Amino acid sequence: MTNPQPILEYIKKHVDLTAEEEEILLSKITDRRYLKNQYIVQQGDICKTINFIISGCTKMFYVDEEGQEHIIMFSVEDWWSSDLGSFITQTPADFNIQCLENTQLIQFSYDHLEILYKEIPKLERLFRKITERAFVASQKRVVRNFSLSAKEQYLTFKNTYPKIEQRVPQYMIASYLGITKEFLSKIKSQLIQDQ
Amino acid sequence: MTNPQPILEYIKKHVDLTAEEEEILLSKITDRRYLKNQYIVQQGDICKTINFIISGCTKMFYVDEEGQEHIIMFSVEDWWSSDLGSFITQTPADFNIQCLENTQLIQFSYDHLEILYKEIPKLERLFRKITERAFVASQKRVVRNFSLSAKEQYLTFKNTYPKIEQRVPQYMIASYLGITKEFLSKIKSQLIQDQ
DNA sequence: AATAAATGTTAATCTAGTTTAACATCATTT
DNA sequence: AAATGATGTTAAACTAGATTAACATTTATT
Repeated sequence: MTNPQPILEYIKKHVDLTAEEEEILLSKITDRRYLKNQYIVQQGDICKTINFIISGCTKMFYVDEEGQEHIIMFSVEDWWSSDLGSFITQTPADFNIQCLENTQLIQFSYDHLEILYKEIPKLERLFRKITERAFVASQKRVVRNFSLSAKEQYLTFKNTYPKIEQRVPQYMIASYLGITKEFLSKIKSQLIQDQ
Repeated sequence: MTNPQPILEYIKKHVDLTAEEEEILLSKITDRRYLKNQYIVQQGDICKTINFIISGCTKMFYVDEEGQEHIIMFSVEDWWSSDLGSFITQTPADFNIQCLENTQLIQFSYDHLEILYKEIPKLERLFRKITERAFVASQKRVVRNFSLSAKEQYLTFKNTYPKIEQRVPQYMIASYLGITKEFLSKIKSQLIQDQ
């Protein structure tokens, strides 16, 4: 393990760990580096790990029957990045996760996480809270899809994730928003004219 | 408590409870009946309970600035029905939950649930799993919004929740799908002609 | 520096779904 | 049984966003 500090800090913000528990935890996680464009999970594979990003950036996306790519989420430092549906049921993934930059991860494998839940039960609480927040975020996204125009959704994205906008090409942001790159381009030129 | 059996059965499907734990649990939950059209939570209130439906049917929705109602989910027997975002943060709710039929609930109040987590830690695991599944369902809904036409979304809804379709007026299904009632009507008449 | 590959823009045409408005049917109350 | 309110249908006119296609700019590679 080269650099477990960020994950320990993240976890300690939510639960207190004894020195012994910390040691158990470190023995069950893996440090992993991926290069830009490498896949962490591929559609159809079983997602074997939950991934915490130490540095870098990923996109989670799926490819529809027409070969069209749809981005579900971006993840950066201190975020999680997994196909949770595949992970919790250990069935084939609906999504791909690919690195947009060189990326360093901490990985919790399915089996090791089950052991950790047994040995450090308060981790159940941690992951319950993480999942609760993820659920709420996803539900908010459903709401945005419902009630905001593409322009409003773009502005919301810009405000909510200003750093991601600068790290990611515009056509991927369009894909995340569920619009075409041409239409996002039009929205941006409208916004420039408006002001 | 008139009828705690369904919630006990539900919980016991996921975790084993000792007789003592069962008693603690029962002492911390509340049985509550609502009439058709009554609100369980209102937008702006703090959602004080997580609700498990024994019988009946609810809709969760919000009203946008134009006064337009948008249904986020329906819930029926053996499902949960809460504004989880408001509940976990104990801040004002984004959503209303209203009964579409006379509805009987088991309610877990925020404070009682925290006590239950302390006294029966394995409930953390249960609620972690419940939330994981809710998250995956919500993410699937985002995907459907992205890649399916209104007609395909309607057919998916019909297949996934055949019972709900029969219990709920069509204009509410249109709202759930994010389309107008007029357009759903058109889709239905197209489907009849197609076959 | 030259070329190729990736990313971004503009504009014309098209379409899925909205809006409006009038009417039809069904259920509930008196 | 009549009347009221809730739910559902049809059709014409409209709009947000998609599609297509050609071109512009930036970045990476030789």
